[in-house]
Amino acid sequence: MRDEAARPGQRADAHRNRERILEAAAEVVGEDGTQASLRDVARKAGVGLGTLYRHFPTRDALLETLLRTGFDQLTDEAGRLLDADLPRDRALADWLSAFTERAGTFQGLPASLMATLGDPESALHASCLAMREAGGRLLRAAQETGRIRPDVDGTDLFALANALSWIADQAPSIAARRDRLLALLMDGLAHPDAGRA
Amino acid sequence: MRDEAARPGQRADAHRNRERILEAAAEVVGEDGTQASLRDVARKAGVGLGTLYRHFPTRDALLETLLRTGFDQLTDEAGRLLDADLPRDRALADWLSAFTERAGTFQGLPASLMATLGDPESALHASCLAMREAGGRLLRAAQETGRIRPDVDGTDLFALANALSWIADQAPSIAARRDRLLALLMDGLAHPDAGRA
DNA sequence: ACCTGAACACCGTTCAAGT
DNA sequence: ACCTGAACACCGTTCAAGT
Repeated sequence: MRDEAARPGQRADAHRNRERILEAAAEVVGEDGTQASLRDVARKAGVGLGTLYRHFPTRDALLETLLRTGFDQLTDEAGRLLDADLPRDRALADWLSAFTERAGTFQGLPASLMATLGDPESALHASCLAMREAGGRLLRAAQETGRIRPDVDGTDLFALANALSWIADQAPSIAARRDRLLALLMDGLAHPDAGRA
Repeated sequence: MRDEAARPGQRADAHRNRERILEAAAEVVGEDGTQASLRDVARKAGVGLGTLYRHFPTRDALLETLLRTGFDQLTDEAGRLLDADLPRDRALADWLSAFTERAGTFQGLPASLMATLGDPESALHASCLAMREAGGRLLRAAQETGRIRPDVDGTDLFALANALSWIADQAPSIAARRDRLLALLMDGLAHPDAGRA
């Protein structure tokens, strides 16, 4: 599915190894989370440990390739919601729901996202920042309607969204309450003076 | 300060080692968080690794001794606030503030607290549950005044409090916004029909 | 070019040997 | 009764040796 075309000048075996590593990583990270053993990934890929490091010099580089498609979709989704014929606060709530759902796909992902935001050297930094900015634009649009409190910014929003994703991942009993906690968060974001049903 | 009295029948050197381990643990966990290396703790305590395990058979057993005093204070504080001459939602907000402050003392503590809640075998389980119940009682009292929404329970509250503590720990820039995010959380907890200033 | 796996410096946990 | 540290099975990361 991903990166099917070989890179120009890349040897066929190298390209195949790269694909194998990514497939194995999807499995292992899916089971053990973003802190999964890289040795396990190499083993499952049937590849030497050095080969894994050659293709992905850091853990974040591997995660970035694994996650970029999903991140880009979320960034695009924010743009679509911004242009959609939808109440602005509704659009914001929809995006937060999509974000927390995706951030919950891998255990440990919210922590990785927050860590990466503070580390410009991380391979995940750029796409993570793009997501925060996209969410920030949705937030500001909603604030302009007066239905969302003006004293929060994109950093707050991204932090809260990750906090919600994190807590849902800590216990199944909490995961079942995710939507309700998200609604509670939206109420907290609502402007004090805005009328509520 | 802690456990100064020797236990009956305990050898003097054993008691001294236990104290040394706890002092070292306070330092090391303070620096590296709840996932700190136990080897580091033993080294700093000037004690063999087996001695550490003899006194504290699990990581949670060590953390429990390190944290119990603080946990008990929070549980007691909830009782005091329940009896205080204070608006119920004010009392709840005060307790949440105290909780998040303490949960932020050690990096990784919110995750340990949530994990421990789902593991009855953990040495931290009982005192953690007691804290959640104490917070739950404060919550119900506030709900009875009609100023706090009725569709949340102690589990929600504890989860949200830990989520807030967690996110504040992920970046210094977020830690600086903790009080504002707590206020936002309180707004989310407020009853939709309750008048707000 | 690329791959491999040994090597190094760490973990957590257990347990035989000491006092 | 208690303490010690070697032993075992793991990590992440690097790099000499191979093809």
